[in-house]
Amino acid sequence: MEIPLFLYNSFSRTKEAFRPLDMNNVRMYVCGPTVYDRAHIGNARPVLVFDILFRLLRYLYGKDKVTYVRNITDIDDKINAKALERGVNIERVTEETIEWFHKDMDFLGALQPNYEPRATAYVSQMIDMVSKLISLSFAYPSEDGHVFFEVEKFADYGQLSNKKVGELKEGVRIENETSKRNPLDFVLWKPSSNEEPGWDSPWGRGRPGWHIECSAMAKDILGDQFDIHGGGIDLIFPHHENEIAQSTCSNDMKKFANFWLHNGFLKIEGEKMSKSLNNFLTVFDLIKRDFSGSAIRYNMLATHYRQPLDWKFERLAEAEKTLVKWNNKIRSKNEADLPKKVLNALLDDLNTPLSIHEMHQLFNKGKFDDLTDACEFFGFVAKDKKGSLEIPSELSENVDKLIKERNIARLSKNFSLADKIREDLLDAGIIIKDSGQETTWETSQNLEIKKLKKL
RNA sequence: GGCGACGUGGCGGAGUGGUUACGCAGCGGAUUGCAAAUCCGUGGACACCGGUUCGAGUCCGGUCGUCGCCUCCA
Repeated sequence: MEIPLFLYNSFSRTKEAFRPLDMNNVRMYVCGPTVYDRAHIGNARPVLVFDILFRLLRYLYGKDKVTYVRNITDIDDKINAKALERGVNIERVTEETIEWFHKDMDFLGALQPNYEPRATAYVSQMIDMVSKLISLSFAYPSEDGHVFFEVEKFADYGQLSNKKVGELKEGVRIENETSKRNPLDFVLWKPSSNEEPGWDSPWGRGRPGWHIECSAMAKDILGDQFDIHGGGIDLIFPHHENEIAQSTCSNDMKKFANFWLHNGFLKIEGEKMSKSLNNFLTVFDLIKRDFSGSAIRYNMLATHYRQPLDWKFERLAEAEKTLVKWNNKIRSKNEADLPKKVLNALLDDLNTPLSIHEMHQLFNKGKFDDLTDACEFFGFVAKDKKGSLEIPSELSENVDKLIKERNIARLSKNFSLADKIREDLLDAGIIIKDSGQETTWETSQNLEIKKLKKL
């Protein structure tokens, strides 16, 4: 049976029916992080978006029939700068950042990709690719140790980003580098100073340009051609455009990736996220503020992946509330069979907001078994359930004691005392729920141990 | 300047020609000592102006507005 999955292909700028090159090995490459700092929520968007696509492909084609590659860029001048600034060596920066990244993405419930190649492990493949591009005269070395890709040699340059070489030339800024034949030519290899990381190459000691790593790693792991290449929309130009140029020209002009998928950008409370505006939000910031990973996922997937997403804490709190409501009705289970309407929404270019709408419908109709399946698929089942924040047992006993006192007060109709106890507990971050004879309590996000101790 | 995206009810957010998205908030009710939680019910929208059509949020043209990329960036 044919699988009716439609995806918006940035290359053709239309929604297309997805057909894998090989049904038994569906291949996807997604541009991963440059590891020099904590992952911000903008980094988390592609991770979560393509996590859903990964899950969907596994669901449709089989768990062992999808290969997902997400690289780690650990050669970059921003990393060098960071190491210099902190006075530590480069590996220290990259290793630490990679560990943070893994922890943060695990917290968000993202499945691990099948491969997570690091640029530093693929330098020889990059050198091979650059050499080949030179031998085919798509690229040229300069006397000062650079190698450039000659954009005008690749007739299709600009197809992905819908740019014309002639127009690009007009808008190009003037650079000091005079060793380029054409200002649009981009760096494949650049020389390193003694302080900078470098590898021996036919062009002297140097390091790769940014774009070549993805081409080399994708080829090595996935082959010359594969199904899906993804990343943030800002990568279309020049990164992905240059990847296409390098890969196509070094792979006998074979088409590189069949589908190009790009997620939209992220704003914070209506403003562009930037360090200067001091609204730079990392995933770790959210963890520290005690938001759950599943709520962050929900919030991220409640907007279609191609739309711009305005990150608001109001929305995140709403997500948290919804998931608590759902999680009270669902039970965790292992094998999920997606409800039809939820699946259909995903098949139409990953319409996750519509899927979530369908999940609300399942809840409203009391179809909790189906809701469980959907939540399992989406990673919405709370592994880190609200209301179970650890508090010391003696404090917990104290809370129980206070509730007992309150219930005695209620029975003797001393409501002012009962309400006082409830309000004090609420102020300390303990929420009380009366249901029939029983009174239960849970911790809220505003839990304050200090205040609780004083009660 | 070039390329592109977007403008839906208080907020969020789907929907590419033919009853209704929906969630949150609001309002009314049930429940409660009063609340919280939960449940039931409910009003409210398609930036503006033209056009096509029996019929448009949905197609076409224009106006206004917001944003992104073109330089490192998810």
